[in-house]
Amino acid sequence: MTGKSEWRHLYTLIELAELGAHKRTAKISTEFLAEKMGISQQTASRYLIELERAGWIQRTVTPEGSLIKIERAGDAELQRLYASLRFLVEAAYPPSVTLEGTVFTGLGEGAYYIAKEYYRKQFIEKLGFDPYPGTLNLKLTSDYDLKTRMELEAYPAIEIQGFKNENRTFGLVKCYPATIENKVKGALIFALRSHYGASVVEIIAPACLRKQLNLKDGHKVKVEVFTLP
Amino acid sequence: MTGKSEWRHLYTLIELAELGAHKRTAKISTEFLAEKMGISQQTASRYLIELERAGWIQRTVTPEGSLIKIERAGDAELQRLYASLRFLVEAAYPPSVTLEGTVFTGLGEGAYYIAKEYYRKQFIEKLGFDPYPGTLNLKLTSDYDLKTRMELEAYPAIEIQGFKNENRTFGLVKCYPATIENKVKGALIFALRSHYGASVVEIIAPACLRKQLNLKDGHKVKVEVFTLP
DNA sequence: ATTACTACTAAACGAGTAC
DNA sequence: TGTACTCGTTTAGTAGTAA
Repeated sequence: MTGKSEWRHLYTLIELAELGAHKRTAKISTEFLAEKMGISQQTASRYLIELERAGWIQRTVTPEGSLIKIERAGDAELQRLYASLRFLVEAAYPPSVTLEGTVFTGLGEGAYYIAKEYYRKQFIEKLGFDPYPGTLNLKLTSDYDLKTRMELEAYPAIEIQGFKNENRTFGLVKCYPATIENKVKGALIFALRSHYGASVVEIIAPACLRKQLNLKDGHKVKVEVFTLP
Repeated sequence: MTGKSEWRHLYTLIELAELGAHKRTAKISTEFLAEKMGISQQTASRYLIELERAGWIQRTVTPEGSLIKIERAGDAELQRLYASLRFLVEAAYPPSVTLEGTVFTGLGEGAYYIAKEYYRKQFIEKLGFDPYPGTLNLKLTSDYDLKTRMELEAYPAIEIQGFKNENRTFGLVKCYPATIENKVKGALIFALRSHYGASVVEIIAPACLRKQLNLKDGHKVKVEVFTLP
C-alpha cells in the first residue's frame, strides 16, 4: 500500500496534524516533536527535512522553532490512509481474498460462452478488458479455499446480465476482478455450468493464461480476488 | 501517539487486513505478504512473529502458508488509528495547539476568582482537579501566538458557569485542558478580567506552577492546549 | 534558543540455508 | 513448497557540536 520508507513519514505527518499543522501553520520545534514521537531531536529534524523534500509539508525555520503547515500532497496522504482504514474498519467484507486451485481441462465450453457477443461486450465494459475466448478452470480442494469461495459468494459482485437467443437462455454471470499468480490481471467467475458445483471457479483474462503463465494440468495457481468498494 | 517500533507493526496489520485477515482467517504466505509490502520474505516472517507475540494476530503455520487472523487487540489498534485519523481529517479544528507566553505578575486577583466556591466546584468537576488558588499570567507577544489565541477562541471550550452574589456578578469562564512545559497538566483560561485584552492568557493547575516549574517573571513558558473532541 | 551537520552506534534488513 | 534461523551488510538513529 505504501513504499516502506514512507511509513515513518506518514506517522510524522499524523503527529504534525495532531499538533495543529493540518489546515493551519503551527510552530513546532524539532525538540518538541521529537519528544512527542519518542525519537531524538536530530531524527525529528531529518524527518521534517524529508517531508519538505517530498512536498508534504511547508516548513519555515525560525529561531523559535519551525513553522509547519501540511501541504495538499501531505493532506492527500492522510486522506488516502483514512479512506483505506475506513473501508477496512467499517466494511463487512475484506477488500481482497486469495484462492488457490488446481488447473484442469474442462469440456472447452468456456470459449463458447465467453465469445457470446452479448457477454463479451459487458466484459469489456465492466471489467475493462476483452477476454481471451476460453477459461482457466481451477479446482478448489482445501477446506480453506472452499470456505473462502462460499464467503465470496455473499460479497457484492460485478454482474454480467444474461440473455436469450432463439435456442436457449444464458444466465447471469457474477464475477470479481482478480490478479492471477500476483502477476496477471483478469477476473474470477463462478462456474458457468452448474454441474461443476461449488468446488470449481473459472478465470478469464485478456490473454491465454495457460500460455502466458506456462500452466499445465495439475499446476497450483494462486488468485487474489478483489471485492467491490 | 504510538511507540516507534509499533509503526511497522501497524502497517503490517493494515496490509493483513487488506489481504482479508480482518474478521476472518486468511491464508497468507510470508513470501506473498513480503511482495505486497515491498520487503523480503524473511522480514515479513519476522513481522508476523512479532505481531503474534504482541497478541495482535493469531497465526497458524501450515506447509501451504500461514493462517492469519487479526485478534481483538490488533483490531483495537486499527480502530484507534482510524479514530485519530477521522478526527484529523474531518474536524474543523486541530486536536491541540501550542502557545508560548512570558510570565508576569498580575494584581493577584486570580486567587480571588479561582477560590470562589461556585467556580471551584466546577473546575473540580469539569477539569478533574482542584486548582491551586492563583493563576499564572502569560503575556503573548509574537504574531503567531496572538493568531493562535484568536483561533482558539472559535473552538469549543469547557464552560464554567458564572453566578452572582449579593455584591456583584461573576461571568462565564471558558477553559481548555492544557499541558504546561510538556510536563504539568492544567488548564488554560482566557483572561478573567477584560482589561488584559486578548494578549494575555491565564493558566491554572493543581499546584503552584511558579514553584513547581521554578518560574520567575520574564520566563518563557510553552503550553499545549487541547481542544475538545 | 533553535536547526542540522558529521561521525559514530544500534537496529533493521536480507542472503543463504536448514528444516 | 512453506517458515524461520544465523550472520554479514545496509540503513536508520543518535551524540556531539557548529552555526
